[in-house]
Amino acid sequence: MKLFSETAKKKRHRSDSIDSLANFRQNLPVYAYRTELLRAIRSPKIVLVTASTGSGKSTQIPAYLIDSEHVMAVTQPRRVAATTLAQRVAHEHQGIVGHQIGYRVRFDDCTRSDTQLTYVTDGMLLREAMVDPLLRKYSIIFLDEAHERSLQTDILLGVVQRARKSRQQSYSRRPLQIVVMSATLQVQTFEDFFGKENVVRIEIPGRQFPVQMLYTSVPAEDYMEATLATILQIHTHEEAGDVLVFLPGQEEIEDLATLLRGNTVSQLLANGVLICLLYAALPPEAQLAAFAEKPEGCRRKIILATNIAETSVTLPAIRYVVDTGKHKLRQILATGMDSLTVESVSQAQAAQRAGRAGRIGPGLCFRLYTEDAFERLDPDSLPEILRVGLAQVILQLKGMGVQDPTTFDFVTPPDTSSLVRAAKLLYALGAVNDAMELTDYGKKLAKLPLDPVFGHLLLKSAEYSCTSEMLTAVAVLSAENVFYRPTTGEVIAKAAAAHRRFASHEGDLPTFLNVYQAWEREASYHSRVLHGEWCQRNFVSGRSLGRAYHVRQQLRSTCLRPAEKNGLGMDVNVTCGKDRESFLKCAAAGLFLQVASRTKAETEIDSRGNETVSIHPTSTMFGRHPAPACVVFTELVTTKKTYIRGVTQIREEWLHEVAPVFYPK
DNA sequence: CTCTCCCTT
Repeated sequence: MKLFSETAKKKRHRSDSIDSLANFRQNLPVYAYRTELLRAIRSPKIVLVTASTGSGKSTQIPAYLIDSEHVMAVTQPRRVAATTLAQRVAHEHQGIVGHQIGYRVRFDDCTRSDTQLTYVTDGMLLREAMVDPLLRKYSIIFLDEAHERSLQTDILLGVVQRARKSRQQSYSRRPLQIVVMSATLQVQTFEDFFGKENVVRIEIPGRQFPVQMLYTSVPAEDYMEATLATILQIHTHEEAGDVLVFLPGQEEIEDLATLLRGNTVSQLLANGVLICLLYAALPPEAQLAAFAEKPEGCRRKIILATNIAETSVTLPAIRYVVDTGKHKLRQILATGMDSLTVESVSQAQAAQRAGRAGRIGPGLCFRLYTEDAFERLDPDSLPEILRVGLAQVILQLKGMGVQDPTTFDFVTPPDTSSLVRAAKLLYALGAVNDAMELTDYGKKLAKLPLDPVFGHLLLKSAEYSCTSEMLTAVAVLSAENVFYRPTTGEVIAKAAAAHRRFASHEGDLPTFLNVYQAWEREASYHSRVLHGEWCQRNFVSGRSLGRAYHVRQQLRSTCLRPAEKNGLGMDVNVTCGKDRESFLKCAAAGLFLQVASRTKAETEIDSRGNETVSIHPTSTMFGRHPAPACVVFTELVTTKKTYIRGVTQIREEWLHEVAPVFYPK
């Protein structure tokens, strides 16, 4: 099978030689726009900078204003971007990161009181806005990667706009300048948001090598088969160069890897081909191969990746991209149900994927769909704010003094039904009163960097004397992917056996406690290296548990800090010890809105909306006969079936005791 | 009989 009749136009551009640092900076596309940029930033108008990859916008533009009177923040959607950009800019200015130029991300503050330019995550700046909604510390805020339309960036756009207007109204205050940096496609959205008369647009060309697009002539019926055929075609007909393949998820990646390593195919590929896998849940040591130099004798690397390779990580030396045009998308449906399904990507996303082939030289992108199909794709991806539950966002906004979220200036306003659903949840938790005003309890919840339901679970622990245990449970829940589950090979059984040793018959929350406590014991007895071995042997993610550890420390300190110092003044060491019933009752009290009970079929479970759901196969409660009579769960999501995850057994009669308003009688 | 990715003083 050969899907692509056209082959590469054999033309090679010479890549740039390495310049000195000063030359390097002056040769960046953005340098030619220096004067224009500075004039725009000093003007009273908001600046919209559009530039694609390789222009140097994120490192250079803020740095042009270093040594001025300005105090600046540059926001990034991802932690790694914030930290590495700060390090690079500090280096380019012969400085040490954390002095004049620094970064601030969760768990890691690398700034001083006199830091002039701080790279931050958008979430971090949002937290700062909860303390000071006018963001008085800053005179310029750069919102980078705004075209990604992440939830946090979108909210921040409204928050900085609000701060700017409010500071304009008072002459005594320093004005706030806003610079939005985005890829070209979304610029109209931002111009509409701020108003055409209020903005200056500056367009900077990127510096990317050309990428030639190839489409299939007929629609590929099976994208797995099409992917396999295309990889073989590239390997046999195209010259040297690494291949990056975009697939929807772990399952497809591992299946394809098995096919590629299979006898027939590996003979076709011949020797010297290295298959690398790349998805977020893959252990770091298994991810390394994708980033490392090719080993001796290896002629071509084929990387099978999820959309992690779209924006989150940069892979060196990619010359060929194979795009299935598919990704997994999580979204809330009109019914309020969460779904996670394979969907087509947008044109903007397809362009981003193709661009990964043009970083070192001219590239080729094999799209496993017709050009016609491409034209029919949505131009832009759906902004995250339209796809997720908004309870936490509404809580944050109320914490900033936005009483009525419908009056908030959203870049794209969410549906009223979505706002209503979030408001109902906050009301049920007691975070807002009948007038939809934040209650004292709501103010407490807003202090916790957690989903309000998990915050509620944690705060309830004081009543059930299990705060130490709940701190651990919500920390592990926030970390995700604690158990590593390979999907192919003989390790499946090994992993399952290892996981079984942590399993509690009471359900997933107690199981999380078991694995965290075992890991922590190991950490105090052994060196880091042994600790890593312990994780590998038990198929648990050291990375996730490490994250859970940091989250737990942070939550613990917020809970411990007295109320007058913006904390919650709780006794964080209170523990239920061997008394599991207190812990399970607390789970019931915290998750009282997420209850399911056994139906007559005895294998399936009926959730509160009288809808039949199944226990997710990753749950320790999966496959129990008979199914538990009554459970609470942390997550409800539809894939091929509707599943509940984070399942914990409770007694139905507890419900009246723990949530009498909702379970009268 | 199986979840894409990211983030929070």
